Amino acid sequence: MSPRSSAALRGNILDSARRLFSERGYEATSLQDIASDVGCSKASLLYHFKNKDALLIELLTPVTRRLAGLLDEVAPLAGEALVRATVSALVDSAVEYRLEIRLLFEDLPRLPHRPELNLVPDTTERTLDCLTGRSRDPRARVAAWMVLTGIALTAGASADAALGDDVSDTDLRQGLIDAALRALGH
Amino acid sequence: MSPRSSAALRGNILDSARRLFSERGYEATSLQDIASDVGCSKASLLYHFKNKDALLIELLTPVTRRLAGLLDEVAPLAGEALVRATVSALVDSAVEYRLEIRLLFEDLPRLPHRPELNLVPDTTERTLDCLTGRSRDPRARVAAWMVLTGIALTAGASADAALGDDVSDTDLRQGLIDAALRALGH
DNA sequence: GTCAAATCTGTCCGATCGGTCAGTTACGGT
DNA sequence: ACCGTAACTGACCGATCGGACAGATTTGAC
Repeated sequence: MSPRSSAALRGNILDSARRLFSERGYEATSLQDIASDVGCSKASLLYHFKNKDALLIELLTPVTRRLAGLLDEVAPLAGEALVRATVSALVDSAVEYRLEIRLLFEDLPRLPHRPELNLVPDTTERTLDCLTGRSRDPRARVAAWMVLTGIALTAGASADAALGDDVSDTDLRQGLIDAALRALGH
Repeated sequence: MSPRSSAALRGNILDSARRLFSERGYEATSLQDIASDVGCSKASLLYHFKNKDALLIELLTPVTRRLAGLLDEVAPLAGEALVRATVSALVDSAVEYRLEIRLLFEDLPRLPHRPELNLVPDTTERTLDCLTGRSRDPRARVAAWMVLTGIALTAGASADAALGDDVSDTDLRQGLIDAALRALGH
């Protein structure tokens, strides 16, 4: 067998897992699917990652850290400045981490409780607060939820061209920011 | 065994399947899960529905018909009237069919091709057209996609109280309509 | 009551799931 | 050349998957 460097194979596994998880869903993707895609054995895959969950967690950690950092950055702001900064940073994160965002919003909530990723619901709650400008009005929260999920899913959908391949990243980014700010009343 | 009427059991199976599919995802829900929830055997379940796919299709047919009908109703309209009517009807459908909408937008696109449900992508495309007021501008399409997925996911999330249980259906409905219209520039 | 049809279930099937493990191969330091 | 260790794999495990099927049970028409 052609031996690659350990780090390279690890990276290839993560790339395949990210793509397949995002396309078919976490539960619907088997370890064998990933191994076949990467060109190694399932046992080799489990040599680099102790189980399937570890693979998912390693994929999601960067984006959850980024989202948490985002919240810290906008924390001192208030009013319209808060909303604008949150939307802008959120869209940037969503476009950069399209595939992972999809896992975060579509797969994770439907998985049986994962104690290692409990930061997510709290992050979601704090993000909603920022999007409403710290309002507690129910309809403002509904609007914020629509914006949040809409951004996440639209960025995710753009990955597999469901949106149409004529949409550039610039249009995606600016279209999302503008629509989100309008939806939130700015 | 306590024999219920055939129609009643069929209905109970559909109810359980709708709830479990929506909560855990279609692939992650087994026929045994549904049978246990309903209180019958897996074999009995397969007596009423020829396979797992048939269950999903029967759950989705009403909402896809409704969405198709919605499009026919607004077809003669144009401009702002078109957008307003589409958003209003879309939100109503999403709130009424919360659970099914979730399957439609989260599970179906990630399933291997289902020829029986090919009407869906076309319906999505036509809905996007209505939401943009028949515009082909890429950023308008992005906004429409954000609104469409946002409405679907927000209505779906409200089913398992992820949004917070203090949001009434009225707030949900009106909050979605207002936010969507603002996002679309009205 | 009788009997055919409808309803229901226990049991089995092959496939695949995530995961383990013993053993093989290749690599780097000495 | 040698050897410890890291990298890798085939074979296997118990569990569970969607589904098939023969037979038991219940029902309704007569």
